Amino acid sequence: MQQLKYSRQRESIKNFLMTRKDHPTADVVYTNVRKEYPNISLGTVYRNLSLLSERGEIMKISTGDGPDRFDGNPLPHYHFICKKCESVMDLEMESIDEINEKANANFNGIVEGHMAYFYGCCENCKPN
Amino acid sequence: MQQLKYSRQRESIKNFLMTRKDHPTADVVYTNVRKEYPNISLGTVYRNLSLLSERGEIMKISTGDGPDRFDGNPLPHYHFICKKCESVMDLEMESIDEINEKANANFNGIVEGHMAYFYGCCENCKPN
DNA sequence: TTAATAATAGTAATGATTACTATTTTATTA
DNA sequence: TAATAAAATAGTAATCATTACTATTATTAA
Repeated sequence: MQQLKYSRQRESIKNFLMTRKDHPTADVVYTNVRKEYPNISLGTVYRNLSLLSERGEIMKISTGDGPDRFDGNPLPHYHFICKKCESVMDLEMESIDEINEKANANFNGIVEGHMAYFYGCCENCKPN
Repeated sequence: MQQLKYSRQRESIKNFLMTRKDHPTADVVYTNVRKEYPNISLGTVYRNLSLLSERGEIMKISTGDGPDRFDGNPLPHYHFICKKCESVMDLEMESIDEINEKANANFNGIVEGHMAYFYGCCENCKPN
């Protein structure tokens, strides 16, 4: 890995992400960081989001539908995606790491981990 | 949902998918179905793959990295993605549906299901 | 058989993301 | 502090996967 140099733009991107609980897309990060750095380019946003998630400082969430989203909290946790409003939110739940062992049981390779998210209907979209 | 009309192209796409265990991309489906229908267009392949997966006849696999893949077997099962060779393979494992309850436990919305895949090193890429 | 409508081929457009490059910032060292 | 090296940037172009558009063709129902 090449050595890292400080950049104000990267710091601003990370700070912005940490203020948000809604896991914004790169584009939303871009429009917001532009308030502080009007000349920042979308490429810089993407490059830094990739860089930060590779280094484990933020988390990238691929929903399999629509653009990637980013979470300023890199600690392991799961996400819920509402099928109606498409919002993405954090779940507080006990560990499900035992599913790795289940996956490994009849498998000849090596299962190192998993990717998972949950979907359904969020509180706001729920009919009363 | 609008009414469905038979098409030879759709049948060929589905037949091709059922002969494969490697979960090909739309592009791979395209190049193969073209052997039978040289004039088929990529748009037709995409449209039918979407249509078939919406109707539950095939399964769409979003890897969050690279193009989507398709599985001719629509019955619920999980996939493993090799981080080295990027191949996608089926896993035979016991149910992990209990994770839905775990996700629901402290959640105010309604968890209807989950999406999950496993990753690591496949048998072929494993150092001996 | 005709009429309706769904599906197609071919092409253009879109959206998200990455690549390129000349310039500017940051960090190191004389 | 000034000079240098290296990394990051802005701005733009390019790429990739996928979807949209439209005139024509195929399928199905009457």
